[in-house]
Amino acid sequence: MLTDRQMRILRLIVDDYVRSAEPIGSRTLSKQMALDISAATIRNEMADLEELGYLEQPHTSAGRVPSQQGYRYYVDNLLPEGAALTTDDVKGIRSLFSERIVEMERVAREAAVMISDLTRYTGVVLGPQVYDTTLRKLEIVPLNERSAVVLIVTSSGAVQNKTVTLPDGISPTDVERLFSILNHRLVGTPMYRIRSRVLQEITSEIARHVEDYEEAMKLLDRILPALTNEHDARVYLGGATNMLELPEFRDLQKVRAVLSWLEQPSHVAVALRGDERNPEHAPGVRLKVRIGGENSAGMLQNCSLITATYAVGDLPIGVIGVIGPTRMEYARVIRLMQALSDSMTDVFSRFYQT
Amino acid sequence: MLTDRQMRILRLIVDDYVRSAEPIGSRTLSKQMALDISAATIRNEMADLEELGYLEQPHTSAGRVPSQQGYRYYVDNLLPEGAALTTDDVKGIRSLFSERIVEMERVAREAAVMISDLTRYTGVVLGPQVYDTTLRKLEIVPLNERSAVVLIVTSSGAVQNKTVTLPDGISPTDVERLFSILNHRLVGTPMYRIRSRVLQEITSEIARHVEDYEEAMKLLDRILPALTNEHDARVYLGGATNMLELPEFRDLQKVRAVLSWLEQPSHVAVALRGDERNPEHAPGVRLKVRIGGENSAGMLQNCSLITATYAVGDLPIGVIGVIGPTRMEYARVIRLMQALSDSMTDVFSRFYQT
DNA sequence: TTTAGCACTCGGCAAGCATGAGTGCTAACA
DNA sequence: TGTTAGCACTCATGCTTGCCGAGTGCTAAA
Repeated sequence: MLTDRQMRILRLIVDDYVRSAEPIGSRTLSKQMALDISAATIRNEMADLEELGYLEQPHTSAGRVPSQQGYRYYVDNLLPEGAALTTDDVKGIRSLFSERIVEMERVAREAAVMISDLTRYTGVVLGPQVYDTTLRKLEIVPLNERSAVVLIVTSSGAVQNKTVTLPDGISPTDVERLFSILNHRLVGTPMYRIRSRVLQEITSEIARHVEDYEEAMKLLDRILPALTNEHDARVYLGGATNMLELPEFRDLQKVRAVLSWLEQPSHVAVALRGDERNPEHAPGVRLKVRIGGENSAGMLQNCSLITATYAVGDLPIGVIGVIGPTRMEYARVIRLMQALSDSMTDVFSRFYQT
Repeated sequence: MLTDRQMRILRLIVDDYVRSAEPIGSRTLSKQMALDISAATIRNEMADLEELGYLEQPHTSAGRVPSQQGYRYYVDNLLPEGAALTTDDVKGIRSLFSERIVEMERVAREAAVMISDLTRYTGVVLGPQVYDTTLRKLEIVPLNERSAVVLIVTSSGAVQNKTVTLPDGISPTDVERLFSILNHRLVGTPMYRIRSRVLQEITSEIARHVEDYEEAMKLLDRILPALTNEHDARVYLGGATNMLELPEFRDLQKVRAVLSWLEQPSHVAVALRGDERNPEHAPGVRLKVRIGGENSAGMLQNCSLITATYAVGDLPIGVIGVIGPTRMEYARVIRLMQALSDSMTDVFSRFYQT
């Protein structure tokens, strides 16, 4: 248990270090500290805090720097409570939804850029992905004799399109019939059940209604993956180069490690989703702060990741996040993410909830 | 006019510098040079080449480095002719099209990554954009009482979707009628003519057939931008972090400049499209090499950009490109881009040409 | 418990120095 | 006239050295 004074000192060190990125010495601290304690006393307290694991020294005779545990304590216990968002921040968030056309995908993409603009860190968004949406409409639009576009619309308003080659022998009427059957039988089916329903119930019906069963099944085979493929994770980045401005990444090696990690959407997706089986992922927890080594991704040892889910109604459909140095403006960023995720949830729920 | 020997020397310098990234001295060159000329002679030739503007010295008493003009001469006159692509390269290109489902958008995205993998530079692709495609299908799928998804399919197989808010008072029947009219009258119309046709010819027909003209027009107003908006340029990047491996970008400032330039799709799109009014953009010219300062973008002063268009039939629909240092493996990259653009054109033409 | 004083530590920076690759010039050579 | 060898000179690079200053831990006094 930390004493009151230790908490005050820890908070000051974190705040100062976040601002300056330089180790804080006892002397400096004693000067700028409101309450008057001498440098020597602070030295003693600092030594204690270090022993407890909240601070560390880059090397002897440098100032102290918060340790991972120190940041954790700060986030859990020392965050300044009040202090709402600035009006600029609020304006930024509002501007995301100013248009008449609210398209999830686009909001997600722009949210990433907005996060990076407002925080000067890297914004990261996992596009909306609705696991138990249902099929709303299935459509095929022929392009020429050999190919066609298949459109899949889900109840959440997500649209997928796939270009397919038509089997050589198939007749337009059969294509039409096939899709009419599929629509008739599958609309309203949850996406994840489509594959089994097709295989179990629908093939026989197809056999009854189309002329050339062989060819129809060939076509079905080609569109089935598109239908059941969970929409691959779309990851949107914003301001990845902001990393380059940070003093902790003055080293080219580190920059490269982080940037090429960011370049792989699958990496980012995994990090954003987090371990969903994790106890910390209790239901109702929307916001997560993972500091340094708490991240499973090795590349993020020196980074903190703050994520928040956004939802339609009660159903989380995606994740927004910020990647920055462990030396992050936690208070502000947390509030920002909270506000943004709330806004997105709000708007999406209004538009898409059935 | 360069003498034969000068050309040989220039070629050797470029080749060597591309490999080593270090200024070439006369001594080094005379050793590795097949034909036996002494260092002193080479020094004289180099001095001449420098005077002519093909070489430059980073500082007195360093070796020589090709100048922009030197690279230009190399690309125009000294490219080794034969030397086909390696089998690995060919395999890479093939793998792009291995799947049954050939979706332009996806091929474009993956092409960017592939270019970067094969070249170790940065791959850059401008997604397919077909200016004089025609409308193939217009569809609206309601999501709930308040919103719907509008699908737009063009003759090239590109699909756009926009989520719209339905005007409050509109009846489902009116929506259906509106779309039936639009489809009936607009399918087959070139995209760029849609706006004018709607305004000139179709509003009157709508007035005749729907019950609530006011509301129908409100809805039409909302979808019209989506229809006529030229599909905004989609830019795909691959291997942007490859830049970090290059010795010319050991300086953080330069890295930042280039990477944040790359982060702005609009910048990249402009560079890729190039000045289409440029004399160099003669019809039939598919491949362009822009070296250093030949790029209009200031950020690319130290870079070379090699672009090639891909097409459906004779109609160019997009651009692939490589951004690398001026010290680029021109021969290989040029062949690669040529091969890739040919393949893409080939496959797309087979699938999408009407 | 707090404070002042003191010796000690260590990173960072600048100056000085040696090294070596490379040049231009001149003079001799084929 | 073109080619080569030799020589003095230049300059980036890397290493060593020494100094500075911020900061610490410890001890002794308040």
